[in-house]
Amino acid sequence: MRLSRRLRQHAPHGITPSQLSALSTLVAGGRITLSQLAVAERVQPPSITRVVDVLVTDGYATRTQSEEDRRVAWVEPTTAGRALVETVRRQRDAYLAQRLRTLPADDVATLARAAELLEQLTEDLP
Amino acid sequence: MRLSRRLRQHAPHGITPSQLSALSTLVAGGRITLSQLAVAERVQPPSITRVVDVLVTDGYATRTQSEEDRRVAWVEPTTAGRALVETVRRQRDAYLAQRLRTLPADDVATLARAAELLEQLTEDLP
DNA sequence: GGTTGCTAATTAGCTATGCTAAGTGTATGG
DNA sequence: CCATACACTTAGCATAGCTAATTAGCAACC
Repeated sequence: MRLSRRLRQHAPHGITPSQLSALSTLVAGGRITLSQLAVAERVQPPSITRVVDVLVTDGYATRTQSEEDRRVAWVEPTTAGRALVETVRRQRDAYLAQRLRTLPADDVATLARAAELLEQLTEDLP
Repeated sequence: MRLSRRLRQHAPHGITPSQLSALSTLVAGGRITLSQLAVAERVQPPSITRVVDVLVTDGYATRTQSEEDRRVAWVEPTTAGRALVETVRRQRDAYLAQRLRTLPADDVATLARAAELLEQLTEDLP
């Protein structure tokens, strides 16, 4: 809890953490359905509906009804959306680099390896 | 965001993550003031007031007005509060142990070291 | 070919958790 | 003794999640 609060304090302006997370997934994945996005974000469908609403309103993504199955909605990042993710990533890299510069190289390596391990652990159930 | 959502899904029943975090701090620290608790939890005073309200209502903590300075409120965990933290810690240990059992020992060591490093990094400003 | 059931997404409304601004009561220093 | 500072609370707002119920479209089965 304390760590996540600290990280949130460095959130970028103009976009909330949830929106940025969803947008990043979009940019990484290209065109995906709302359901797929909900699964990727580990969130229930109503939650992703609301997040995508904002992204579309703000011009960072588009929502298109599927041709084959008209229940399905495709979501896709716009150019502005891709640019925003890129910008934020650059800023975050700069911030992280500044913090990590104070650490010895092997500590940085430890953190990198730990990030991989956590990613793996959270992917498997339960 | 995704990692914190995943972790929240394993939250214990009957107490929310914020409440548990505050209660753990209480159990670790013994009797502290509301202000101190707010600082420890990296939260503004109004937020901690509300969390402590719930803890007191649920019988996990007591709030006592200070004798020396009547502006100050001391908060202290009850026996039930200490027991709850202990129970949750046990469950969490069991869950973590189960997950970590699948990893080689040096990976576990990496995670332990990374936890230390992150703790340190988040303690310093900004 | 119509009912029946499943699926995708949305709507409605709730909870939790943070915040700022303003209010209340208590200490304290000039 | 009064003004200022301090600890906490109250009030109200925003974000972000959830479940339950609804709408709309697809599929499948007599």
